[in-house]
Amino acid sequence: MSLRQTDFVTHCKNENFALPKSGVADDAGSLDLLGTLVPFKTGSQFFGENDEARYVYRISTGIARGYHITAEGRRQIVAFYVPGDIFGVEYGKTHKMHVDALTDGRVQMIKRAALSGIVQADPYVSEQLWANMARELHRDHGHILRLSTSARERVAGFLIEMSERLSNDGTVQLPMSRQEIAEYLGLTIETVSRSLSQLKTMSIISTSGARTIRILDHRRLRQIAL
Amino acid sequence: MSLRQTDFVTHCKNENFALPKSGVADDAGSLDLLGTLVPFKTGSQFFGENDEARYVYRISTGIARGYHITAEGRRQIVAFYVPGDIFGVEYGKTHKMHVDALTDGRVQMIKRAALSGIVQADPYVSEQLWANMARELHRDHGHILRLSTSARERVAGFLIEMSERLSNDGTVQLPMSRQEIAEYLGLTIETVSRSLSQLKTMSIISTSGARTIRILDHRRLRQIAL
DNA sequence: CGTACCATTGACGACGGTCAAAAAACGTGG
DNA sequence: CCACGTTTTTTGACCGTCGTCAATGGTACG
Repeated sequence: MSLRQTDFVTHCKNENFALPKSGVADDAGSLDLLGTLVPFKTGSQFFGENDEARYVYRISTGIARGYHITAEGRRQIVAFYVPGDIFGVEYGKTHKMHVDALTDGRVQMIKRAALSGIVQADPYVSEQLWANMARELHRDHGHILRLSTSARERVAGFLIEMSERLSNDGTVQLPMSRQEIAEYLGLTIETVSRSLSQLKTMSIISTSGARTIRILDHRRLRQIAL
Repeated sequence: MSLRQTDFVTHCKNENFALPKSGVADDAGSLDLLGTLVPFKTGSQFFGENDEARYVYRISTGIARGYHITAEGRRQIVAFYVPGDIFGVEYGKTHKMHVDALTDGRVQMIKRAALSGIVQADPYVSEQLWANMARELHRDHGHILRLSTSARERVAGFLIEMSERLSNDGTVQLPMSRQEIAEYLGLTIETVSRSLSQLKTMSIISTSGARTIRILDHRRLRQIAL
């Protein structure tokens, strides 16, 4: 249970996080153009619980995970963030969860204080932000649905979600370990492993190394995931 | 598995859903003043999956439930909405879930088309809406955490959540049946019942009728919920 | 090539789902 | 207000799934 402790701030403290120009997006009205693009490394932390919520983040490249630590010390991953995803929007002064990087990548950082101004100035950006929040809410609901099914259904659903979110062809390069899958699905690594083995036996998937998974039978996998 | 089928629209089709005056909140800048206050009855449906998303709703009085129906026909309740809660914000043209009423009550209905204008005109309202979305996201995370714990922990956590959200003193008047609690917690009614019985045996709660629950030992209940 | 970490497989037990029945709560009409 | 019937909740017995503990096998990296 040793958390990676590299602090994200150490990677980018010399950067200028201010918005380009006057703090308002140009008339292209795209989220792509907002904020500064900051590189990050595997294991670096974007923020932790109770940290002051100064920025909103949008992944440009790479993968991150968002998680909570329970009172007993169990870690529950609530979301994996892939390029295009936004995280760090809060309702209070502080962040309510931890987010750190699973891979190297780059992230847009938008000052929270500037956000309301941007939203007012640009309805299109506002729309995109709203949509993103609603989409995340919907994904969480999918996660909730998945968490009240059997282990095999969860793993099958997980594979489908990952293949949709970060695969081009039928092969998925998982950026996370079995431990992290287990923490996301509310299972143990043994059960995750067993479920994957079952899917292999059924010829629904095949693997080359633990992290490269090929989906052989999308139809049956979807049938199991329900 | 008989869903209540009363259509919300039948209750209010003669109402005027337009915003007061010019569609912009007055300078008090409060969500309370937006939209029309519409009464609803137990079992009436606000909207279903795939319905066109025309309004955003804010509960004034009463309780609602939001849920999904899985491919196999299982119903998963993802949220209970209490006074002050907002629901119906979407990222596409249609709603992604069902919401209907557990009790009689009243709801503010705000035209979706008018929302972006309101948000632009009034930063305070904008702020409130953002905060509400973020809060719901955070509640969903709590739900996700809860769904990967034991049955007794889930039920204990549920009681705490409900007592916080809709109780004044130590007594909780549950607006939902065991079936609905089970669908929320991803358990069966038998397991919910057994868990409640255990808590009674431990003198942590007491009941008078199935829906009136008194929390005798908040400390120990919280300890179990973790 | 060796070592350390990660993943897989096995054995076993506890927790929660299923099926079934009893008990309690609730609504209705006398 | 009480008696009745229906629905909801509780309790019981049994079994399957998943968590736990342990050992083996595989992979990546020095």
